[in-house]
Amino acid sequence: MQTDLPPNTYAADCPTRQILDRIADKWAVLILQLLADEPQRFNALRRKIQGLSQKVLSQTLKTLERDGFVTRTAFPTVPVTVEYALTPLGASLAETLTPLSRWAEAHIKDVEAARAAFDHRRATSGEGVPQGQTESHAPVAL
Amino acid sequence: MQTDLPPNTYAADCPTRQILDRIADKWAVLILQLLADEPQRFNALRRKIQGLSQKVLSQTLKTLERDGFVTRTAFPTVPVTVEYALTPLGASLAETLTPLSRWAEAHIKDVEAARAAFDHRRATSGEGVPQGQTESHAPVAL
DNA sequence: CGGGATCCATGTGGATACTG
DNA sequence: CAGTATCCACATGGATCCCG
Repeated sequence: MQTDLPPNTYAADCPTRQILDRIADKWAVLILQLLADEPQRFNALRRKIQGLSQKVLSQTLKTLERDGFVTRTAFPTVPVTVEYALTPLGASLAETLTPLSRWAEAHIKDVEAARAAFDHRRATSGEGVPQGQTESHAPVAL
Repeated sequence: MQTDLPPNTYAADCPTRQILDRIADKWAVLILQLLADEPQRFNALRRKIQGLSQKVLSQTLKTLERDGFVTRTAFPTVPVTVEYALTPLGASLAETLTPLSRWAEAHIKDVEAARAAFDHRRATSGEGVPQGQTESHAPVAL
């Protein structure tokens, strides 16, 4: 029994982490944002999201449905028609996700620059004492 | 060359998606939030985030450093001491991530309820005509 | 059209051991 | 302490075939 950390926890059993895990699904985020525009059919989503296989789309939609983020409505037409749409809960999540996309668009250049600089540093390895920023600070207590 | 979609794209080569992919790393999110509190040492992070192995932590920190979100500072003490901290860019991302955690905490109950309902529906399969919400709508054009 | 089932390649992540 | 390297098990995801 450690000093329990009540607020927001980083323990594996923390429910918040479960949600984060779901959000941490790159496909789920894209799907939610597409459905935020308008309800879509299975193959419509598949066609729009490049690199997403039918199997994974199917799986992802199922978990999104289970979590209460999307609804699945099947129309008994000749070739069956299925439409996926956001629930209010899903719409709420999608809205929360929007700033993230905005951030990504706004800062992609910074990230790419950082990557280039990092990779360059590694490529230019061979100098005498490559102490980039290794400060001579006071030793941290153990 | 298809009809290119300039605004926010769902193409695999879209840079925004690359960022989302990084964010879509459950460990990265947790690490960023912990570092937002204060700079931390390797094993401090490892100890706090339950279920995170040293290998994955190492990998994740490296990509976070490469993307310009965290800095790695090594102090040449006897047992080497390394401190990880957020860059301004990383801090900016962390702030953007905060509403997400808030949302997760606020809606975890809804999600759990949705899951329970969904699972119950599947377990209660056996009725005559289980057409829950299959509307008799007009057939969608092909 | 919208998937489920199957088979298989690969990536991801854990455990362990060893180094600076 | 802070990793890197290796080996290995399992989960993930693609490709394919088929059914309603």
